[in-house]
Parts: sequence; structure tokens; C-alpha cells
Amino acid sequence: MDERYNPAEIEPKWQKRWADSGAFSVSEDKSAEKFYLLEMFPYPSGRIHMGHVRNYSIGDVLARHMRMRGKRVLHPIGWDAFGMPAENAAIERGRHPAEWTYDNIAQMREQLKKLGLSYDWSREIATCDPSYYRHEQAVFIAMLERGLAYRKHALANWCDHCATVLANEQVEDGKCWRCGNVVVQKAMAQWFLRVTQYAEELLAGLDTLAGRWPDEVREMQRNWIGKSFGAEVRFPLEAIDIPGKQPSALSGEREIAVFTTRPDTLYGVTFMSIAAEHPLALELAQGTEREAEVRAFAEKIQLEHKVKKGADAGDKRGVFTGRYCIHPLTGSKVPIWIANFVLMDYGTGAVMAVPAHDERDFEFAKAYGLPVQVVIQPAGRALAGAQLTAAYTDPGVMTNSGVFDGVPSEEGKRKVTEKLVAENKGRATTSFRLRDWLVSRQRYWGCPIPVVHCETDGIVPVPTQDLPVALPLDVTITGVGGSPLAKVDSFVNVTCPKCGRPARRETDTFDTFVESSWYYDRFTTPRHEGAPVEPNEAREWLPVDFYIGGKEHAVMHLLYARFWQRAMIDLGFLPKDTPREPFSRLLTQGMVCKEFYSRTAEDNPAHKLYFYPEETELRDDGVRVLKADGNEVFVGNVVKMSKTKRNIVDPDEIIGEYGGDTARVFMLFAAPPEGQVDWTTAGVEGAHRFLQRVWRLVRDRLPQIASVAAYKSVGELSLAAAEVRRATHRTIQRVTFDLGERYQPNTAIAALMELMNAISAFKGETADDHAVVREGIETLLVLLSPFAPHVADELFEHMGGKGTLLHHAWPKLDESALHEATVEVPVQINGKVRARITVAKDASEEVVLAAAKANERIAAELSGKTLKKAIYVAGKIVTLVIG
RNA sequence: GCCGGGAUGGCGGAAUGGCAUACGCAGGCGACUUAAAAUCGCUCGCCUUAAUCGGCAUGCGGGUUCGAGUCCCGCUCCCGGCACCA
Repeated sequence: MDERYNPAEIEPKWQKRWADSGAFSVSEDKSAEKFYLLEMFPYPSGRIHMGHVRNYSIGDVLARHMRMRGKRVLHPIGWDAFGMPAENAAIERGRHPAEWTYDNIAQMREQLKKLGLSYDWSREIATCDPSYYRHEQAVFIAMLERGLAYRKHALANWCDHCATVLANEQVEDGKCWRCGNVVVQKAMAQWFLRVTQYAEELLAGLDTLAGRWPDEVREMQRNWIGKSFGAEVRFPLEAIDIPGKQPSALSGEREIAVFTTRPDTLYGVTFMSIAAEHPLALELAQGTEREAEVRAFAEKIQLEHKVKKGADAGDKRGVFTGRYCIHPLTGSKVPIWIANFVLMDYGTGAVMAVPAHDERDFEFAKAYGLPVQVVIQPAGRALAGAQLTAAYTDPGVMTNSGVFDGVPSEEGKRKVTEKLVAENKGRATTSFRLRDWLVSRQRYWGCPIPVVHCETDGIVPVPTQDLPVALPLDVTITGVGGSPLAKVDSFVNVTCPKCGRPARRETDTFDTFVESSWYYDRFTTPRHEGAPVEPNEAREWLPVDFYIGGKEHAVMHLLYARFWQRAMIDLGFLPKDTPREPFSRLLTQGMVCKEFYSRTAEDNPAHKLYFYPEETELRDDGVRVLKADGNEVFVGNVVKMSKTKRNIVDPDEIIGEYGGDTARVFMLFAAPPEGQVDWTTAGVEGAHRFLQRVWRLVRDRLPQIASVAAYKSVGELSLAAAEVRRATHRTIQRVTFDLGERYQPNTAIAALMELMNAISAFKGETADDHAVVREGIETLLVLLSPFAPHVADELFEHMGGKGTLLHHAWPKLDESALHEATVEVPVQINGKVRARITVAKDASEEVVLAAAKANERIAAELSGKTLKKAIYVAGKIVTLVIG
């Protein structure tokens, strides 16, 4: 065998062998337990980056491990191939999005193959392929028919100059990223999916994932869904006479409903706040002398809401409508205000204001001199409305609340609600923060929404047999002048499927989160034609047993997928008994980070320029400068590698210099999967050195062990040889536990390094010694193969092995090898280690304690003191407490 | 502001309530070499010491325990998410 470890030679050799022999395809042995392992599929941006290397290395180690443990493993890969970057490339470089995307896929596929990832490439899918998205269109039509999909007006970022809709990330500082024009909010008819219908179930489902999904992710989803318990309370409008109007038109039967989580504070209501968009906002002031003022204010606030969506919580502004409603329990008059901070799309768009016990209401009351009425008293203090400097929002005892005085606030919530129900003035209810999912995008490179707009029949779904609605490829993409699809006459002009008259096709496309909401289903039967999945295969494989991806998808992708899966089941696209949670176990891996280099642009102080590491160099005095001009660059924090910050390391450089195995081992060893990895070249060299040492170990020992068989538990071993055997089996135990139970490749690699060190240090002489070394090295290679598959297969072959270790059984633990006759036990006195004694492993507590006391050092410490307590933790430690 | 997560040598990190600092990186010393690289061996928390002995150390302050990096209470700082959600 070669003197030197040469990954450039052995890696392509094994990649070819694996491909030729179909080593990665799914096993046909149906008796084996299934294991569906999936990593979040990549967007084909052009090149893979270190984050991908990390994500896919973690997945591959687990996939290979599971296979070797005898599981029937499904480990597929594909491409999240629709999306905006393809359109940007078209605009900037004049390349067609399809061509750009498929080129990128080809490049990235080669890069992934260089890492030796064990994907079943025969199942590869790209979501931009009509054979994929046609099924998504079918599901959408079913949703539309069941009312799960609907259309309504919503605001979108709009650039007048480019005549196009912009995504949030294309809006920089409120301006269009391309032309710098001010972005406005334009109301357009948009498509929504009724995620809120599943809000309750999506929330409850999170509990079933306890211990299997990270708590952090479950908590984020919980907050996103945002369920609040409370009451809906109805405040009737006060009757007034407006000349020319029916007295009852704005009173009596009319009312304002509010949602509150604090019905216990109902008696503290001093005014009512409604959203500027509230249907009653303008109507209330109509015909009064305040009408003009109110209208102007409401319009101004509505405009503000449109321009700065989700802007900072700040100033509280409002206007009195001049009208009142009636407090449902006290009957007193409550002034109705329009307030800028009330959201129309949460609750009822109206809020009962209790300034004494709500921070926002307090600020508003202070700004407009409205009364503050304390109705909850904390224990041991007496609050007075006029003296309050901040709202009191904690629990307390109800006061100034009629029959409820003295009732604790928590109990009061229930009691007040009961009274409202009894008097038919309100009801107990819940409210969700979760909004329906806006899925339409006014973009070209996406899945067409399969409906037709007909003047006679309105919205008509495309008949299933006419699917797919294929995205036309003969378009020119300019980035201005609206949706490119709208300009393709052959696409737009259709006949109505219902009445046969001329109609227009929908030109919006889906949000790309739609494709990623069900790709894991499709992987079970990627070539099935009649439906999204073939039910028997779906039943066989679903759910995904182990899902690995970045934390950045904690809410959106993972929530949408959980929704879509339930919809697929309920609509009959998946068998009824399909588990409703699509991902049984989730591992969120940390980011790969590196410092970045930047400067402020000379022509625009708001614009930052970023430089690739190779454009800079470190001067002798430690200052980093730009090679081009020799001047200093700003050295930024260690942040996530990204194209925009240009702080990327191309995996091909690492693979080219050190090989794919090294890239994998470095990424896996650097940190536990959840942690962040800061890139250092030093770490890469360390990983490479480890593989080189393994290579040399095999090379050096091969002459001695080539013709012996691995040790088989016969014969007396020397102490040193028994030690090596113990190390071997201890390593089997550790690596199996680290991969199978803890999913921690980093500590497993540390264990392998220790085993290698132990074998290297052992110079065997007898036949038994060689047999033990052989067993150790074979075990090392088998255990190493999930991490560094090429070099492990190559070395195993030199040892006389056949085929790939991926099909080799995982090593079996020999408990007897772990056995030790004696153990060294530390002896503590009052918590400090004062001596170490060697005792028989199974010695009784009495014997060990006697031995400890007999120890010279311990005896000296004990003399003249009273022994208060003596504890022996078997095999671990002796603790003596003296006074 | 609210909700999560974290803090261990020069660095990345390890440690079912039981010997803190495994494994690796960087550093120091040595061997091999004409020399260097590579490789191999030794060393490597801090203070004290000639060396031992000893003392101090897991962000800070308390507590539970024979025993706490780990469990509990109160802080500080860092990271992430949400952000007028009634």
C-alpha cells in the first residue's frame, strides 16, 4: 500500500465504486426496521458552503451508522429549486432562471458527491420540475374546494418605478433595492392558506414532540401561534340623534366587541380604543362636528400602518370620535377613541382601555389626560389612580368592582366572564396571534397557482386532468413592469373550464415554502405519477424519523410543513393513519461562522462593501489590509458565513487540499451539532493529521497482522494487551452511545482518537498481541467509516476486507473485555482528594473503607479526629467526613 | 420590554450529583535532519516552590448535599427569537 495517505486518489476511486455498485440505494430487505433520515434540502444557489458541509456531514454520519446497525435507511436529497435568486441572476446576467438553476444543481451535485454522502441519488428531485409541482397544484385545488385556500386583499411592498412587488428583503430602508424609489404598500388580491384552522392542533402537537424536538424550537412555535385565553365583551353604542338619520342606525343594536385577557379589570375601563381600519371608525363620527378631524386622523394612521409595517412601538396617538359606548356592567358612558396602536387584524380590532393595569392604555391615558381607575390592588400597597407612574399589571385583589370587590384577580377573570355570559354580554374565548399564510407571490420563478379568472364564473380551479399548469419558459425577465407571466399571452389567455368563454389565467406563483412543505412526502415515491405519493410507500416510510437542519427554520418552514402534512392527510392525499407530525425527531444544527472584512463605500456612507478573505492580507504589524490599495479594512465580528458578507470559505478548497474525509471530520469534530462553529484553518489540519495517523498505523502494522485473525476471546492476554482490548470495546460502547443516543459526532471522534492512540502505543510481540491489534484496528476502521468513509474503506480493503464498510455490521460489544480486576479509587477527606487506593473491583464497602483507613496518608489525617461519616460509591470514590 | 439559550485553560470543547479541564488546536522543550518541513517523544489552568507539599480556580453572590460545572434562589454579561397581539 502507499506510503502516504493520498485522498485525491482514493476518494474518487471509492465514489465511483459506490456509485457503480448502487451502494446507497434503499435496501430491499423488508424485514429490517425502516429509518427515514432527512437533511433540509438546499436552495441551488451555485456552490455549496460550509453550512451545507456541516448539515450534510451530520446527516450522513447518522445515516451510515443506522445502516450499519441493520436499519433499512431512506436517505434522499433534492433541490429547493424555485425562488428569487434565479430571477435576480436573470436580471443581472441575462441568464434564464431555469438554465441558471439547473447549472447550479449540476455543480452542487458534484460538490456533494465529493464529500461521499450516502444519498440514494435515484430519488433526487427538483421542485421546479413540473412532475413535482403538478401535485402541489392538485393539493391546492383540493384546499380551495374545502375552503382551506382563499383570496382576499392584502398589502404588498410595491415599487411604482419598477412596477413590481418586492419581497421584504428587497426593501432597504424603506426604498427599492434596485432603483431607490420609496416603497409603498399596495393592496392587492392575494392567496391565503387557512393555517389558523389548525392553530389549536398545531399547538397541541408540540406537546407530543417533547424530548424529540428541541424545547427552544417548540417554544418559538408556541409563541408564534400565540394562544391567549380571555373573554369577548360587547359594549353597546350609546344612542344619539343625528339629523337625517334613524336614531337606531348607530345605536341600540349596534355594539363594539373587544377581546381581553383581563376580564378582571373590566370595572377599570375608562375609554375604548379602536383601530383606524375598524369598520365603525369613520361611521361613528359621521354627521358630527368632529367628522373631518376624525377622518383625517384615521386616514393618516392607516397610511402609517401601510408604510412602516411592524414599526417600533413608540408614541401613542389618537383622536376622540365624539361618541360613547355603554359599559356592560356599570352602564356608564365610555368615550370611544381611535388609537394608532390598535391592530385591526388581532382580536376584534377594538380594545377596552384599562389604563391602571395595561402599559399601553396607561401611556395613552397620560398623553390625552384620560382618567385612570385602579381596580386591582396588590397585597400590602394601596394604589391610587391619580398617583400612578406606571400601569400595575401583576395579579392582586379586585377593588372598585361592585360585587367582585375582594376577589383575587385570577379568580375574578373567571367570575366576571361568568357574569357576562349570564347577562348575555360576552363570552369566554381564545385568540391566536397566528395569521393565515399568504402564499401568492407576484414573481415568475415559482409554481403557478392553478386557477383561472372568468368574468362569468369568477375564480375557477384548473381541472385536475389539465394539470400541471406549466410555467412557460419563453419569457424575458427584466425586473420591471410587473409580473413577467402577465406578459405571456399564450399563458394568460385561456378559456374558462366551466363556461368555455375567454378568461385570464392567474399569474401569481407560490411562495417557495409551499414546495418545502411536502418534499419529504414526495421522496417516498419520487417518480409516482398519479398523485403526490403512492399510499403504500408513504405508509411504509412516513414520518421522517430524523430531520436535520438550521435553526433559522424553527418557525416558518417547520410550522408550514406541520400544517401542510395535516391538510394532505385530511384531504386524502395521504392515508388517514399517517402520523400527523411529519418529523419525529428534529436536530437543529448551529451556524458556521467567520470574521468578515468590510469598508464603508465612498459614494454612499449607508452602503457597506465586503471583501473576500483572499482579497485581503495580514500585514506584519497585524493590521489587515486590502491587497488592491494597501489600506486597512474593518475586521468584523465572527458571524454566519454568507455570500453578502463575503466571509465564505469554499468547501472545494478544503476538499482539494485535504480531501472530503477531512472536511467531514473537521466539521463534525469542531463542536457539538447544536453549537456554532467558528472557522479556523488550524482545526482542519488537526482533522487531517488524525486521518494520516490512522493511515500510518495501518501501514506500519500491516506486516504483523496481515495474516492473523482478529482476537476471538481465547487465551490469556498480557496486561498491556488486555488494556488494548478494553480500549477497543470501550470505544465501541462510546461511539455507539454517542451516535445512537446522543447524536454527538464530536465526542465519538474524540473516542476514536483515543483508541488510535492506545493502539499506537502498544508494541505487540506474541501472536495473541497481533490478534488484539488486528481486532483493534478493524474495529477502529469500522467505527471510523461513518465519519471518514473513503479512507476507512480503502484501509479496510488493504486489511483484506471486501466491499464497502457501509454494508458491514456495526461492531459487537464484548462485555467481558471491559472487565477490570482492580480499580483505582480516590479517597476524599472533607471533599478533598488526599490519596488513591487500588482495590478489587467487586470489593465490599467494608473492605474498601478499611483499606482507605489503612492508607498511610489517610491514617495521618484521621489521627486525633473523629470520623463522622464514611461513604464508598462502588468503583468511584471514597468520601470520609471528619470533625 | 417579553420569551428562550449560554458563560469551563491561550483557543474549540469534554464531564448519568462522585478524581474538573477528555480529545484536538496553539505554545514550550527534546529527538531525527547539514538545515527546514514532516514525523516522533515529553511538557502545558493559575498562585507558591529549586522541586514536591500546599493553596486557588467551571461569569458573580447565596443555598441544598458527605460531595455541585451539573440541582435551587438572586444578579452580571453575551447570543438568538418576538416585538404595541389587548
